[in-house]
Amino acid sequence: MTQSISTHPKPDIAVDLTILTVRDGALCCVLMRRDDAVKVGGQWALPGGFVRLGDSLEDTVSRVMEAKIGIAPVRFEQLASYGALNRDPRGQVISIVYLALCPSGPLLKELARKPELTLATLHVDWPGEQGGKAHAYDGGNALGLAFDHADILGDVVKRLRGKLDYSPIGYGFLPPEFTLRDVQEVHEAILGHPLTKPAFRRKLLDRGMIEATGKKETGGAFRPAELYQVKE
Amino acid sequence: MTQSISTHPKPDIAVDLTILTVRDGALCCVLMRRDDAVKVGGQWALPGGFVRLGDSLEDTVSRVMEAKIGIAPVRFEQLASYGALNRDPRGQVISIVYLALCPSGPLLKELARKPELTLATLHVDWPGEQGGKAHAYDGGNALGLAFDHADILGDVVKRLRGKLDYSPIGYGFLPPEFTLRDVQEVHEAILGHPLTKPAFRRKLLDRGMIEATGKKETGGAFRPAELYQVKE
DNA sequence: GCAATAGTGTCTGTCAGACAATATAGG
DNA sequence: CCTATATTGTCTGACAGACACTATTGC
Repeated sequence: MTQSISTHPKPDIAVDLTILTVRDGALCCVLMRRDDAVKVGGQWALPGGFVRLGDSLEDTVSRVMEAKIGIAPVRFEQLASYGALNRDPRGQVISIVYLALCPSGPLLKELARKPELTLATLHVDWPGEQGGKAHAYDGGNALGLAFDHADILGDVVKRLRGKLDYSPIGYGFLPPEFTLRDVQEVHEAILGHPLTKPAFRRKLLDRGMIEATGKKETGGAFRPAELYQVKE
Repeated sequence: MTQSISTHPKPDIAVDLTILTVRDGALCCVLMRRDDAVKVGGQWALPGGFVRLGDSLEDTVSRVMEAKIGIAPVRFEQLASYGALNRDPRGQVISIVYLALCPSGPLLKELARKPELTLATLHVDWPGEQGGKAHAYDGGNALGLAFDHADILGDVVKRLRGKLDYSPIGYGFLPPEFTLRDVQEVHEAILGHPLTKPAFRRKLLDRGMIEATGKKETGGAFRPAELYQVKE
């Protein structure tokens, strides 16, 4: 039987999702419009939900993903927990934030059907891994973020930048087969600055995480690039 | 007024502390003997406590630190949250784990007064940042760890190894003034392999995070080393 | 052949590891 | 002077960035 140990009043515990993709060379995140903007400090927020007794954290991630976005769970990883007392004006909520990495194709298709969701472009003021808040834009318009979600999205960008070099995290934004240019676009979107092609190619191949498929991309007007895939 | 939003039954939320130090060239962690070893799967566990309504995560860290160890809060940082359904056989508990970094001197003094606490040496099977469980020893004896605390301690070592190079995390184990050899000992303990002195010196000074004080260590039989401190 | 992009070769500066040499304290 | 440690100097190999070059495709 699933039960809790303590019977004292306790804070609520929630999972918030940063569903990320790279669209047109820009890092983007799914945000949800809220009706209670005045109460929670902004009109847009990360999709999330309470952790119920009997559900693990990963169960909750899957449930929120299916219920609010309507797509099957993708690769996700835990970012951090946020527990400041005043972060939610309605009461004490501890949020455990997850990153979910998606190729933009299937995600855009699903978002077109959900008017309450938008895919916001993320921008940060700071270089490298210094850290700070992030800002969300839709077209040219800044979106007001609820709770501490601007801080959370800043931490997301910081984490992505930090792990990009030595982990396969960048491939989460790509379909199973991709060109090296695709990977470079993802890295440039996350890092926020351009990279030189030959150095990037070599670094990527030296890491040994990807391998050539032998196939080539189709549909381009010029020389087609080779398709690669993540090993194993 | 501090309150919770949802009134449904919910999991317990706890904070667990990995209070770390480097003693005699080995990475060590404070563990607490448990009377309910049969129930929770092992005799030794990380000190921890439930997050109460009205306390932030940091408040809870400070409270647990004071109550169970008896020393003032030191530099700590969040590691991750653990929420598997069966991690605590008594009920569903989500633990948010923090690292607390201490110089060994004051910590050893305090531990001498608390028979229920021990300072266990940590060992891992895996090289670099591969990850996996950690094992705890007291003298030559392996200690049985409760809950998922062996996994947590493995993640702790992985995190320390990952952040050692580009963050001031190593200095948390040292008093305000220290020699470069002291820093090297800390790094060797965390990484689990020896380093070459001249390269280590230069890397450290090039990072620009520490500065010479002009003072020299005393009490040694041979040439005294210069004392350094963290900038700012 | 032309345009545009894919992919390669080469140079160079930075930096970490290895090792040797010098400096300085107590005895 | 001797010992043991601190500190500095030099060499070298790995590697990332910059840039120029070659290759391949559609038109």
